[in-house]
Amino acid sequence: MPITLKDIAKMVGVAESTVSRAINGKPGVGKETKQKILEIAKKYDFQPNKLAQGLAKQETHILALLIPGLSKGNYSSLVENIEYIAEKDGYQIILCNTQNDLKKEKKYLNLLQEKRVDGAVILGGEIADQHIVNTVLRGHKNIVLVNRLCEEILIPTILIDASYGAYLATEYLINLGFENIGLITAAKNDEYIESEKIKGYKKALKDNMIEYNNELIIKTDGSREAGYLAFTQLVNIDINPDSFFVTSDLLTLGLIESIKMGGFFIPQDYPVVTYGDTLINSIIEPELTRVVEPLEKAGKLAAEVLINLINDDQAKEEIKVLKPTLKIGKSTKY
Amino acid sequence: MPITLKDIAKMVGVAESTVSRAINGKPGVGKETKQKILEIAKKYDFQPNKLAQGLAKQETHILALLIPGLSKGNYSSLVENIEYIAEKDGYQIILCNTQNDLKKEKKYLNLLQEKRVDGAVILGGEIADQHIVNTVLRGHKNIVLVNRLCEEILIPTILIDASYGAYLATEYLINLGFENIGLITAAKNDEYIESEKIKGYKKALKDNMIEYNNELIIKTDGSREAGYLAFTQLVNIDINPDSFFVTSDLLTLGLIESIKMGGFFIPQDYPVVTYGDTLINSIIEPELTRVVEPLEKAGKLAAEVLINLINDDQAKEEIKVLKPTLKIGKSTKY
DNA sequence: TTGTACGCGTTATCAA
DNA sequence: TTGATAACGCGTACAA
Repeated sequence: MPITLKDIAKMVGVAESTVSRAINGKPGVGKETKQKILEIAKKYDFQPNKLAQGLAKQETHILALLIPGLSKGNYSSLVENIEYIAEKDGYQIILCNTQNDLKKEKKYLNLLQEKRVDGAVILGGEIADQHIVNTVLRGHKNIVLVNRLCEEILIPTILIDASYGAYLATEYLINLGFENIGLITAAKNDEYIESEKIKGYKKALKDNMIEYNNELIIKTDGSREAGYLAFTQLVNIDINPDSFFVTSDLLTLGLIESIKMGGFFIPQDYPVVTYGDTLINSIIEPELTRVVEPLEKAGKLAAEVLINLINDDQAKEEIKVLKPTLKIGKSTKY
Repeated sequence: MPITLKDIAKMVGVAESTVSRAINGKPGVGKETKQKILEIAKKYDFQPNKLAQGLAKQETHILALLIPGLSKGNYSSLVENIEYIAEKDGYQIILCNTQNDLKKEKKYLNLLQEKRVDGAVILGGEIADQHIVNTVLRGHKNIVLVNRLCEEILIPTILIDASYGAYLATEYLINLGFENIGLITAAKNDEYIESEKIKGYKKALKDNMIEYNNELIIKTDGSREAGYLAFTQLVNIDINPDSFFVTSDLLTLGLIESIKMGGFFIPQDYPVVTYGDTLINSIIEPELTRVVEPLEKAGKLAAEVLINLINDDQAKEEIKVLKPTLKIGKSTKY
């Protein structure tokens, strides 16, 4: 049983309030009494009870981090950076794995209402966000969205512009002289983000006055097998693709196996650009040209915005858009 | 500003304690009053303030999860399962990334003292554990270790028997008729775990009366490059290795590239067994024979043991050892 | 069945 | 510079 303010007060022979002031470095404590108090506090390794502190000050210094899943997706870098910034500013992170489950998301958002957390970061996810809106409407404004769009109401948001990333990739292939760019996307998984990528692809074509051909787009799930099959499908259509832009790592893995299996070479026969700086993308041979998302920055920004929101009632809500970049590898040019 | 017990009490015209009893389903409340109370509570969406609850009941229903890092290593499955079980039992998880930093580990362990958490799971990590011992000695017994050994004092621990895993791998190769098994280990990174694997390797040799040759063991860091180099090194020693057991995924990746680059085939020329069911290991061609660790089980067990420890003062401390299994792929036999 | 009163550990206000 | 006191929101032993 840890020592409390009251204990120290008794030992030194002063009032609890005096001890509190001394420990918190607040003015209004005599030099000698202060010294005595700090001495005893140190001796008995006093640690203020955060629960009581929270109750009195109406704050917990804990943030909720809602995320659809940890092992799948490349969120771990985001999570690490959010935790890093939060810890620096004296905040703890409660990990909330929603598994894209509406009930769980609801339950975790309740942490705000239960006064268990001071704010929440909501990462990705694809569920209807009516209950997010409800939560905000109930007066919990300390919410930041990352890679998730809420249309009903203005919530501070960090967005990584997937459409722009796809544009970069497509434009790069176009500039290399390719016109029939096969697009393989995991649209069946991540509807919003993937549709953004398709937008970027189309825009790049349009801006370069290349006719858009629906046959060149394959919407599938994000699996390796799907990537493998995609190649077979695409080489059997009228207009042969001369290059590929693939929007997920496993898809790319499958595609590349399929290309190699067909006896073709990368980039000589088929240049390939992929999306995301994931582990898989980073180890595929040849080293892939890929769209790199500023995940660390997004994570840090999310934490900063949220903490700012908590501490400053005047903080203005806004949507910040981060741009991906293109990392040139050996899969597009020789 | 959320509604409180007091508010409801006023609205219904009863005492706070009555409301408390009604909400918590405790006996001693008239049917009608109870109904009235629950009605109002629902209407105004009453959620008990967990801070106040915690202060009154001396518990937070929050657990600390100390982990050396998220993106590197394959802890995400462990983390997910711990969170899963915890959530089921009504516990929240505070994510504590120690980055193998003594100061941070200390700071996070303080959460116990601050009464911010009811218990802690400590995952891996390689720092001296004097402060863990100190924490326990201060009366915080609700600590569970996972894949980390504390020798000074008995702490409930979940261990995945890496030595046994290595034994399985080595024995399998031996049974296939191989004797000069090259061992490539990331001993420079993860000293304790890797030395366990070396133990298992040696034991398997001994049990099968195969002479142990020090030259066949390479201790390096866990990088892809190291794996690549390892092959070159090993084929240039007196006793040519006839097969490989590699203890980390990136190492294996490098080794396999090196083998293929040399014009050799797997498994025809060199059978390969790897350790861990990681993403990389699961996508390498040919599909690898590998040691699979029961990570989900370890995670669930850790959460269960900890929660049990919290709720039952009689809970006995013990060390549970989980055994890995061998998953036969196509990299060892044709 | 219901209400009173106190405790949990801290902060903050006001008076001394 | 200090201390007494209330307050934060809830749980609970005891009395009514």
